[in-house]
Amino acid sequence: MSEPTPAPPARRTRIAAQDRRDLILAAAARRFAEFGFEATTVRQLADDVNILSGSLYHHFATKEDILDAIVRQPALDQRDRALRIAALPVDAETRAVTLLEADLVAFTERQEAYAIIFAERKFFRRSDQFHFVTLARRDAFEAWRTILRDGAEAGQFRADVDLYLTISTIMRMLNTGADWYRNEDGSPIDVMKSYSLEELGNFYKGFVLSSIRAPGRAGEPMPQAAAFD
Amino acid sequence: MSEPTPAPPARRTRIAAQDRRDLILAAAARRFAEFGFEATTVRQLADDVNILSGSLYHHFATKEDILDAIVRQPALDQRDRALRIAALPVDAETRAVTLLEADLVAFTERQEAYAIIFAERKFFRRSDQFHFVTLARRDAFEAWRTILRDGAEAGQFRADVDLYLTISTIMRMLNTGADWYRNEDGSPIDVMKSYSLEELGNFYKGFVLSSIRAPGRAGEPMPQAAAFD
DNA sequence: GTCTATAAGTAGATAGAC
DNA sequence: GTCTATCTACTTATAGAC
Repeated sequence: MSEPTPAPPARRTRIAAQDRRDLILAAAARRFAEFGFEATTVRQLADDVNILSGSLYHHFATKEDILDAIVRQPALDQRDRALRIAALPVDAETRAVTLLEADLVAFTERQEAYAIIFAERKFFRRSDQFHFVTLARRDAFEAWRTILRDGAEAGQFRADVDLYLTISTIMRMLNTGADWYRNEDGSPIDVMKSYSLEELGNFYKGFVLSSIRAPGRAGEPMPQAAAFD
Repeated sequence: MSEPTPAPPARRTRIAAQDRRDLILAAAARRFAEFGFEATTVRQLADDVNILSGSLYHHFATKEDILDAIVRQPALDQRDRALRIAALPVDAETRAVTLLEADLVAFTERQEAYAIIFAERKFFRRSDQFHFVTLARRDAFEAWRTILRDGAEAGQFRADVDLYLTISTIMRMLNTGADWYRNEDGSPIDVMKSYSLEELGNFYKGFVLSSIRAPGRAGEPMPQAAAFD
């Protein structure tokens, strides 16, 4: 006769693979964003989640695969956002405001991933595995170009807007701004002022629109962002 | 009797310490700007100037000392420029345009050093040896604050300009812009358009002034930069 | 799923010959 | 002023016990 079924052993210290994997990703995102991908060691990541460095390779085959898991979806999301918003059947200024706001929200909500995507862009550019990041950023750039060109043709924006300078400036402003927003960029303030996402959005929208709007349109109200998904 | 003074031996392969030191600094500036300080190895620097890594330590005591020699003067120069221009006895808008143009020229002429200063700012912030860089950037920020505050009080700039957001945005825009200007930031253009320094200056001045000028001043001519040294 | 143990390579830096 | 040779520490990654 068999014994009565024993109570399941206490497994308080046993952590499921998926949980551990998520913990590793969270630790890696934090360190990659703060110190950079190459400056971070797998031992540090293992220490962060209280395992030894060798055990980390049960969850990921390489250090690059950890980075891949962090940046892939956000990079593709950035491209998709830009393409979909650029194709909306609304006027160009509304699309510009919508895209700016959508990016700002995404950059803030997934600040670490997007800080990494921006900071490691030179690394991505010379990597085959991460070529998709460069391509996604390129598509986002082209979506902005569509919007600005449409706005200039429709008379909403100045006809002499330099597309390349303007877009690269906007993208760098938003990317580095999101990094600053949650990292407090060592900036020279005595009292750390805290901004709401809405304040930030209004600031950036005003900054951009004031420089690209056609003469005489300065006083017009800022358009509401459109729904895009 | 002594021999006639011999002709000095041919020393074509002998390189003076100062020359070698300069070559090392040039190679290091290039690599630090392109790949980052921590991602660059002393062996790479030695290879670049055709010596072995051990010989590099005849010229510099540590890898950090190489970085120090590259960024110290540019960082101090940035602070001095900002402080002197902020104190000029001219109106605030002229000072803003002067400082913007002076920084843009410096960032372009010493692009590698300033790209390093910006890209490694988190490294500098946790280093005692490089604390002076953080302090210099802080002083430059305060100089901008003086200028913008003066302009708002004089009615040249909008009264509701958010000083912190505006200054941090301007500084990030100029810093990353200088990096892009000579590095072609992997940007998504088919035909690489080349900008003159004057075109860049006019773009950035317009971008900034259009967003901070008091309502109704949009059409006024852009002031000429003042002399400051 | 994590451990122990370690391989194979590279990092920054040093000592002393020439 | 550069080389040879090397040290110590640390890197990513692997093999196999538990």
